[in-house]
Amino acid sequence: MAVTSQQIAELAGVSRGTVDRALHNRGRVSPEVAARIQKIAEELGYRPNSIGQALVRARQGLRLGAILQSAETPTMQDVAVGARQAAEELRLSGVEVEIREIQGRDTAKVLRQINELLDWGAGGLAIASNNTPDLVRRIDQLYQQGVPVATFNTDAPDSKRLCFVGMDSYRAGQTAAGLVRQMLPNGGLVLPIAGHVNNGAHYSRLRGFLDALKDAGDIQLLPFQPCFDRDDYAHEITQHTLRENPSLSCVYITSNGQRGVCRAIEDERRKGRVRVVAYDLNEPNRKLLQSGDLSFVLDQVALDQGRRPLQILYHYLLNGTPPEKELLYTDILIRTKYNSGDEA
Amino acid sequence: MAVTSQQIAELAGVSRGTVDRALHNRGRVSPEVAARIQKIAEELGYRPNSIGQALVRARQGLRLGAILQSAETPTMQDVAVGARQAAEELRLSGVEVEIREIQGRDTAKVLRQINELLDWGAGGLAIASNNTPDLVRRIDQLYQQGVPVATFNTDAPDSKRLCFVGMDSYRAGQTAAGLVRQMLPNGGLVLPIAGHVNNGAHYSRLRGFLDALKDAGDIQLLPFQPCFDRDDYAHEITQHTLRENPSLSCVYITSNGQRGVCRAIEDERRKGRVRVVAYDLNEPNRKLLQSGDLSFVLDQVALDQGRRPLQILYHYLLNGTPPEKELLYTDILIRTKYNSGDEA
DNA sequence: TTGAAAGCGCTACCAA
DNA sequence: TTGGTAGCGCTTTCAA
Repeated sequence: MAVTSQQIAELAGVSRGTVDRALHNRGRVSPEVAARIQKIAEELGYRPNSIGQALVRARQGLRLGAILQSAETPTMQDVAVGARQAAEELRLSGVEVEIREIQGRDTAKVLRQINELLDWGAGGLAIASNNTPDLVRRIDQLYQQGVPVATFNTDAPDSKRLCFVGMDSYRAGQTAAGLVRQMLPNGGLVLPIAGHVNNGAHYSRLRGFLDALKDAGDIQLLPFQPCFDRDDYAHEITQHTLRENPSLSCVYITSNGQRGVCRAIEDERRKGRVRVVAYDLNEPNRKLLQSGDLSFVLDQVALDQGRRPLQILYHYLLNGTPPEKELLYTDILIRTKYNSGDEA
Repeated sequence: MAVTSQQIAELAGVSRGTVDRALHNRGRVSPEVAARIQKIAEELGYRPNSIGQALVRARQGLRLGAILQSAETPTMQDVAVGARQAAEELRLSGVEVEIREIQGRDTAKVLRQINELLDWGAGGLAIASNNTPDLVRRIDQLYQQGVPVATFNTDAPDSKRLCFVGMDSYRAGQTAAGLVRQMLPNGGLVLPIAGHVNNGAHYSRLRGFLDALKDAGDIQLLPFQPCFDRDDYAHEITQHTLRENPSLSCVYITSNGQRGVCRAIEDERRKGRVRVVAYDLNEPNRKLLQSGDLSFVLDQVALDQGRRPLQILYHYLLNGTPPEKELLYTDILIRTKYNSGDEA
């Protein structure tokens, strides 16, 4: 059995309470005694038993809240799974976690959930955020109050949030560009499609892509088109482009709409000749990979995005340990027909 | 605060001890009383507090051992990190974990470590195994003794091990083939290189690759060559092949030796024209990706391979929960220049 | 500044 | 078949 605070107390000729105060710098202990205790602890390699700590902590009741927007999407459902995992793990440490799911993106609803979770007693919040002024202001307020906020999946970069856990969209765009270059060593014509022009993540996915292909002289880029996440728009854009440019060899789409793209390619009988690179490994995309309609899908590690923010808040609130970095980027996963099973 | 066994005891008009026995089917409880208790627990949604459980368990002292072979390799070092993570997590549940690292592959050393860990009191073992008869026999013995073994990274399929956590090598080979097809839509000549012919994992990586390219009429496969994990052999094989077959467009190597391959391609001034697909994202391979010598690296989630076996043993020994499947395959990660940073 | 003791929730043991 | 109780290691009162 490892060394306990009791043993240290006996060796130092003091009580456990004194040992506790000395080792955790809680004050109310004479410097000499504290020094003696710390020396003994050091020599014995004392490490507080985390179970004992958890037991006490459960009594104090640290509570954390998580707020998910767009909870209806497959990706956010995966994020939710990660959050529930974290909740389960933290339960072992005496922490309660409450998860709130919001349909769609709605700053007003987020603000309401923040209030509810605060009333419930949350000491920290993980939020799939927006960068909207109202939300940024609220996060800053929370920061003032000493309630740390970690954003995930979507960031609020203008706010005083503790950190962000999510995809590096620019880098993901570069990764997509790398794949396109591998597929088109002799060059070719490429059509980039974005979702909303003002969606920060989609825009970065586009920028990274364009920047990485800039110096690839043999690859020609058509002007990018917004499809507003809609399959019908994407279909029309793709069909029109195919008719205007029969030599098109690749479509890159940063958002939803990939089904419209694939359908247009089939309609024009160009399947297999025109490659498609899309985002997020959900059920529809799995099927499109299997059928060969999509060549590659870039995926984010959704599980981590739900899990890590809560873990980070816990460590921050308990030990004051801040996250290693402000921007914690999750891995960029490349999916093909062969590695998109769900065995992971 | 959540429901406690005490509360249930009061409602049922019995003692906590009785509640405990009833809810965990430990016997020595009359059927009627047990039923009443279970009903109340059900209604109140009782879930035993895992911290309390951990506190008691720490006293009983469940111990788990992990044995790593080839610990000197970068991949196994990552596996070791995962094992240490699990050790840390399990400490919260009152479990002690001891990790033993072995240089190279050596069944005799593994057998010795098994004995040492048993003497130390291990109730379950995670082993980066071989399928050698001696080791298989020992694992079967352990099974008889009630000491479960989970293999990881490398399996002992002939033994009565509880499960295996590692890469699906055949599938990884298929994945590599898929990448090659994307890179060579118009076909081309491909050279497969394996490590040792009798290494099960390397052989499966080869088979999956060959099988997936069988019906790709436009891609031509040269007979595969063994390089015995050596850069010099791989260099010679590649150089020779390049001279004999100037049209070579791709090399697939299932083992170490990738540096030799890349060097040969540079020596023959074919860099950029001949693509290389290799395995395992370690430091040298990261560099080769950055420099464009390698097009793709297939990576296994080494962290999981160290972590999950221990978690599985814990759940198995504690609750009798067996793993979901016997073969727990880790994700197959595709790495390129752009997504091989170490931010994950 | 220090000590003593309570108590977190659970399981194991002993006694009835 | 049951109940009672000790005790895991820690933190946090409350007293001294």
